[in-house]
Amino acid sequence: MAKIVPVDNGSKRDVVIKSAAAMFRDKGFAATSMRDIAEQLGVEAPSLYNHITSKKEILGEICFGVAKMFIANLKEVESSSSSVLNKIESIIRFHISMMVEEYKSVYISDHEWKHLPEPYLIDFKNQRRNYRSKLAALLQKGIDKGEVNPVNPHVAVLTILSAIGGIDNWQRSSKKIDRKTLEENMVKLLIDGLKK
Amino acid sequence: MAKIVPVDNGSKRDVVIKSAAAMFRDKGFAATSMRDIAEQLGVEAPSLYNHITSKKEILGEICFGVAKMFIANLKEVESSSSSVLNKIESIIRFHISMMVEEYKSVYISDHEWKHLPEPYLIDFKNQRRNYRSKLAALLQKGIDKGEVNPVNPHVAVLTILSAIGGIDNWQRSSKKIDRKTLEENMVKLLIDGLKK
DNA sequence: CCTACCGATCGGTAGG
DNA sequence: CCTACCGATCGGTAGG
Repeated sequence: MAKIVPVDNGSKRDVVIKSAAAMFRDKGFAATSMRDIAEQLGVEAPSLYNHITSKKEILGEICFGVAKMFIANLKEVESSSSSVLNKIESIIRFHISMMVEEYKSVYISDHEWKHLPEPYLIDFKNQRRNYRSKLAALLQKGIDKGEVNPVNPHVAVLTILSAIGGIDNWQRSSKKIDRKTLEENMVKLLIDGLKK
Repeated sequence: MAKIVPVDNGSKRDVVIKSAAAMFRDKGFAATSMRDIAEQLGVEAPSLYNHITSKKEILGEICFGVAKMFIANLKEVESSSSSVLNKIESIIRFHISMMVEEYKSVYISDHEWKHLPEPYLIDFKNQRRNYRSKLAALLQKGIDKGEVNPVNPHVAVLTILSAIGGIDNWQRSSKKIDRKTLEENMVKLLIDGLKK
């Protein structure tokens, strides 16, 4: 579970993880059996263990892989020279992109992390709390500079991240709204609000 | 599964459902066993079947019970004489209240409904889609009247409901922010946006 | 990559 | 409400 590999290097191991991710997202981690994953790949369940060591390891790869990407993006944005509001918008857009392009993995890291075994569970929760704290601090800076509406930064982080996480829901639907419309409207709503 | 009873009439059946809801929310529907629920109530698993007929029936009671409350609230708000923006704010506040007071059941109806068996699954998804369509229509009316920022109404519904659904996350945390702060700040953010 | 298989646990029933 | 129990399925191992 410790090893984090690139998402798409094409190894059989990654194929197994990608396939598992799709099923974990559709049926949930607990309701997906190793036999389900094997069947989708056209092999028998025991064969999967040549590539991974346990079902929970797959979950760990997915959750920590997603966390790593968000943390890396945040670091990059933090070191840029934009205004705070632009930094926040950039982070929002990155989250939206991730939810559009990698929604299966992101959904799992949003909702199925609770099935991680210790000590990975505590590690994941810490990374998550730390990430949100940094976002809240950034928002606070924006408030102090007068760029951001004075609002509780922790509530703002919760609101922003949850709103974006809901794109999973759009992915499940018939997708009549295109990606650009989704992104621009969600950004506008979060930045400018409902009221005209 | 068809019968919808008041949430708190104190019958043993409701105690079973409440207890199950708490565990479904913490561990997920699939990972919660009937023996888990029984143990929490101090009885043996087979005894539960004197009050319910299946594990899936419990899930149905929770999901449809929550749906019923939101639909009833929407009907009430729709028939009031407020401005559209006030109606929307009222619906937002109702969702927040539900997420604060009945977050276990609401979380399950938000995330565990996928484990409903047919024909309940299709029924639930239809109710959900219908509810969101009505909200989108209300938003469109607000836009037409010039009360609401011109924004794609379906994206707005997704954003609002998902943001509120994230309160579950706050419930899982140490809850250092009080309920009033949470509600007022989230409403402010959704109505007025991040930008000052 | 497979077959054969294990112990554990599952939802639920029978019968009282 | 209980004990006793069922067939199914689970994650995973042995051994090749």
